[in-house]
Order: sequence, then C-alpha cells, then structure tokens
Amino acid sequence: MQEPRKPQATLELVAERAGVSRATVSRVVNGSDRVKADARKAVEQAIRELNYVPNRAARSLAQGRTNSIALVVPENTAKFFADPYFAKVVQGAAQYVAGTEFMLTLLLSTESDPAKTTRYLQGGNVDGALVLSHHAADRSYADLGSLLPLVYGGRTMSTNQNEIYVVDIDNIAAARQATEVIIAQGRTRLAMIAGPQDMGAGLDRLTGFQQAVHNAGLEPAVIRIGDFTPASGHRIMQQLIESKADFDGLFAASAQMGFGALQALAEAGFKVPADVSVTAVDDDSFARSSTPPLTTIAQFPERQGEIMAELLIKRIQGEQVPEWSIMDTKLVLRDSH
Amino acid sequence: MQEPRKPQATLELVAERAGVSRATVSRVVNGSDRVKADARKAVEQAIRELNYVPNRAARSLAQGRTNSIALVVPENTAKFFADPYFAKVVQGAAQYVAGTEFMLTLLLSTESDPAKTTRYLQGGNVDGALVLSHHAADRSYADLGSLLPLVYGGRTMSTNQNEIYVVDIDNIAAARQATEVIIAQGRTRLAMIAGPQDMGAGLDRLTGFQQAVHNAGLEPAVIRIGDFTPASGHRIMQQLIESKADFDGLFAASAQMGFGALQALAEAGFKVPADVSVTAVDDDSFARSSTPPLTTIAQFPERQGEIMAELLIKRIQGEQVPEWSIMDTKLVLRDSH
DNA sequence: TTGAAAGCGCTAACAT
DNA sequence: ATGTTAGCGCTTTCAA
Repeated sequence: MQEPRKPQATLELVAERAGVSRATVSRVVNGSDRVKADARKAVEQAIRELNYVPNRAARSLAQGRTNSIALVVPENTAKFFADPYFAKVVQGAAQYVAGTEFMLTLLLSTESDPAKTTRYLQGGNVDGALVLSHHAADRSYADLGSLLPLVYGGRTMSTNQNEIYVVDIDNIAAARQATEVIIAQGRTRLAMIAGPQDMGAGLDRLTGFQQAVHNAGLEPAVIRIGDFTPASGHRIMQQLIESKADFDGLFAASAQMGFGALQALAEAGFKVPADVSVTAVDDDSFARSSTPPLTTIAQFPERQGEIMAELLIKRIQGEQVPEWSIMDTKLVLRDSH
Repeated sequence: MQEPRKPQATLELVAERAGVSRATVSRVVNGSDRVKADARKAVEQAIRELNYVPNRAARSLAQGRTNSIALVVPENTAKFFADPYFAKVVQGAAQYVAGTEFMLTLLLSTESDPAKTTRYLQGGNVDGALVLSHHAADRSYADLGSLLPLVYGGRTMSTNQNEIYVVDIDNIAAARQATEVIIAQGRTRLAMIAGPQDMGAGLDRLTGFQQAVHNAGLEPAVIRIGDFTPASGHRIMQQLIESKADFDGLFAASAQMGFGALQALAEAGFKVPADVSVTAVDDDSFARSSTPPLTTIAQFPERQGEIMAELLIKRIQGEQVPEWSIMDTKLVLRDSH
C-alpha cells in the first residue's frame, strides 16, 4: 500500500492564495524590504497555511549558490570515527554553521569510488568545502581549489599553489615544546614515534623534535614512523623494546600513538616516567585515559573546526580572509614526563 | 587577490563541441542505450576535454529527485560522537550508499534551530531519510513521513501511523535473554539500570527484564532509569550502593551504562561477578574494555545501518519492502556474569 | 511597491 | 538514433 505523497506547495500556489505575484512572494521569502506590510502579511499567512518550504534545487539553480558547504574527510569511515580529533573538528564546524543560513554536509571519502567525492564537489552541490587531514598523494583536492573555495585543516603538502587557506597549529613549535619538557627532565637519549611523512603534521612534528634535540646539543636516539593510531604506537614501542633500543625519553607525534606506546612499555615492565619520560601532541581522551596520563601539547580541534567554517563562509560571501590562521596551543602537564 | 573561478562547463557547451544536441549529451550522461557509438564517443571526449560535471541542482529540478538521502540523528553532536552505536550505524549506511548512485548527508540536529533540519528535509534536498534514535517527544518526524520516505532505526513511539518502516532488534527478547543469563547463575535479587522511557529501546528492554524475572518466579529487586551514558550508569550504581540496595545481579540496558556501573562497583570494593553478576545489551568497545569485560547481547549496528539504507533506497525506487525488519542478536559470553 | 518575463542547466516527452 | 521543445521552481532584471 503506497501512501499518497502530499504535493509540496510551490511558490506559485502561495502567490495565488495571497493574491500577489510570484515575485512578491519571493521577495517576502528572501526578506526584501521592498514589500508593503499588508502584502507581506498576506504572503506570510499563505505560506503558513500551505506549509510552504522553498525548493532548494530551484533556488540553487536560479541564484547559482546552494547555501551549503561540505566537510571532506579523506579517510575511511572507520578511521574517522576512531579518531577523536575528527569528531571535535566536526563539532566545532557544525556548531558554527548552525548559526548561519548554511548546511553542513559531511563527505566521507568512499573507498570504492573516490572520484564520487570530487564529482560531488564539482557538481555544484556546495558553495565551498572544508578539507581535513589529507595526505600528499591526494592530488584531487589541489585541483578543486580553483573550482570552489576551500579551507584546509592542517597544512597541505602542495607547494605550487597560491590561494591556499589553512587553519593549523604551529606543529614545529608544538613538537619542540613537547620535546623540551623531556629534555628539562635531564633526559638525553630521546626517541620519537613520528607520524606519516606524507602529511604536514607528521613532517613538522618530526622537524620540531629534531630542532629541540639539536638545540640541546644532543642527537636523536631513535626515530620510527607510525600512522597516528594507538596500534602503531604499540607495535613500534614493542619493536623498540625488543631491539633493546636505548632511550630514556619518548616524544610521540600523537596522543594516540603515545597511548599505545605507554601500553607496550607497561607490558614490558618499564615505569613511566621513572624509566622513560613521555610526551605527545594532542590532548584528547587517549591522553587523559592512559596510564599514566600523558603530558601533552593541547591543540583545540573544536575551535579549529569553528574557524575553518567561519573562514569558508566569509570567503563564499566575498570577504577577504587571511590565508594562514595559526592557532595557539597549550602545554598540559600530567604525569608521564 | 581573488582568484578567478573557472567557469563550469555546461551540457550545452559539451553538445556544441561534440556537434550533437543537448538531448544526446544528456542521454550519454545518463547511460541511455539509444545513442550511436560514434556519437557517444564524440560526447565522451568533449566531456573529458571540458571536464564537464552535470549540475545537480538542475538535474534535481528537472527530474524531481536529488539522488541523495539524509541520515538524521536527533542528538547533539557531542552525544553523537561519544556513542559508538551511532558511529557503527553511519558506517554501515555509508558503506551501502557508496555502492549506489546516492549520496549520504549526515544531519545532526542543531540545538539552536531544530526546525532547520525539518525544513531541510522538506525543502526537497533529499529523496528520503534515515532517522535514528528519536525520542517520543520528537513529533517533527512523524509528520515528515507523509512528505518523503523515512526509515527508522529503532522503533518509534508513535502509534497512530501506518507506513512506518523500522529496522530494529527484538529489544524485549534481547533483554529477557540477558536477564536469564544472570538468573541461570542462581541469582535471585536482580537490579536493572534501564534506559530512557521515552524511547522504544528503553521501554522494551525494561519489559524484557521484567518478563524474565517474573518467568523465574521472582520480583525485581530495584529498577533505576538512566540515559544510556556511562556517566548515568556510574551515578546510579553509586546511589544504589549508598542506599544499601540489596541485589546480586544487574542488567544494564546498555553496555555504556554497564561500564559505568562496573566502575562504581569496583570503586566500592565489590567483585564482579562474585558479588554481582552483570550483563547488558550492546556489544561495543565499552563492553570489551570494561573490567571485567561485559557479557552482552550483541546487536549489529553496522548491519542495521546497511539495511536501513537499502530499504530506503528501494522505497525511493518504488519497490515494496517490509515495514518491520527485525535483526538477529547474539549472546556474547564474557566474564561479568 | 509590484508584476511580467527571461532565464538558471537539465530532462523528458514528442517528433522525426 | 537524434533533435526540438517545453518545462522543473525559483530569482531577478526591467518596466510600470
């Protein structure tokens, strides 16, 4: 038994009922002030009576804009939900957008058909997009930048482009600061579990670590590359322990990797911070729930999402905004250093 | 320095370049077979050269459909990301949708303006919607059902409607089974931490608990209402302990509440399962990471999301589908019972 | 302040 | 197999 679908009221119906032209209805709907009070009242009542809602496709087509933006996450769904960082950024962006006329569409890039995302963005579905955490290999977005306004979360690896809008922390400084905390404990043999070297955050945090180590007149004891996940931190630390690597300090490029490393250290009987002093970047639930709780550099991903959305919408509305927005970070001292 | 935006190629441009009519281009784009091979080839090349992507608003307007569906979560963003259940459902739905021509838009209902969601759905932005976990108070969606195809995750509380499509587990049976596990341990004084009583899952799991208790010739020892979160489970268990409630078994309506309760029990020095036998519904990360790991009834939210998406898309395409899809559950024995 | 009319880019009869 | 044409529902000049 197929239920009859109620026909959706159109602008024309409203116009008829209110005894005015479609143009006037359109003006009322769009808040123009060139409408007499009684005409406006008649229209508003007709709208209420007919439960009229403007058709968005028609509106988009007519005015060449959609009033919606996308948040693109070039990671698969599982990874997206496992990482508290993404959640926070989305929250921040969603909250900002909620206060505007725009809608936020979450675009998780599908493994099966990555081009689908690109087509979607290019197909005029959105007026702009926020792009999170993309790897260097992702050339797709670089080209999109000339088609519609983009704002990146975290610096991109593309160098040969102008007009790239980025909201990020100073990853080099953050890593340096986290490393200095370890050095201040008198540790001299520093290990690092770094992030993917095809991402800005991965590269920069490694650079910061190296700077701090060198500034202190030391050499890194050992550096390994992970993928920001707890599992990779755990695995790498196991390998380090197994190979009898000699270190008394550890800087993990993410709290998630730090969390995994801490587990591996505990399993092997090492005491933190007594045997190894540990710090990391990201002050998320992993940092708070590890044993011991991690000393970290906090970034504020919620705020980042908010700023990204704000910048994008301003760009869409033709305002000038700075290309680089560098957010402050904060050292959070807990028990692992 | 405002970068010039490349003009997006239109169907008309493609037609000119390929030396055919717009209709033919449209046919090629939409995969009609009534096009000669060489015409098709010419069109395809023109499309490639111009990097043409169909404008979705225009297409929607012309054919009266959008090829996208929404996943509506009537919870705020924070709650959404904190609950592994939502994540799984989204994953399942996203995965299914990825294999179709449809796009999935995630609609987190905004605290600031709940009507925004409704307007969006009504404004012809999507061909249908998946609705998750809605409370009885949410009348908004009930009315939408007559405007566009809806598929609910978890049974709705509205009674006076026909044509309600629901994908759910048998919550009564699940709760009964979880309770019977405790009873089989010889426990006779059973407590329950129930879910919100304005949600189907909350109500039904309480009913199942009561059925099992009565079937065993017992009476419930104590029943408290939580909100499915770990914090509520923790708080309620603290109160129970404080008030010296007498029970040797506990059924929690969600693993998250079970997790919190387990913490409170441990803090008060109780041993599980020695002192209290505990089971719950939902086999999520909370169930696996609690101490001891929880014996639970597993539902399969990923599969649920998948089925929901499948049913919705079939309905949109005019197929008949059953109104009720009851998914199987599975008893997962761990160490808490 | 209002209305008439011309599209926005596409699809879908209807012709041919 | 292909082209012609009339819209889809709305906005937006342009006139009045």
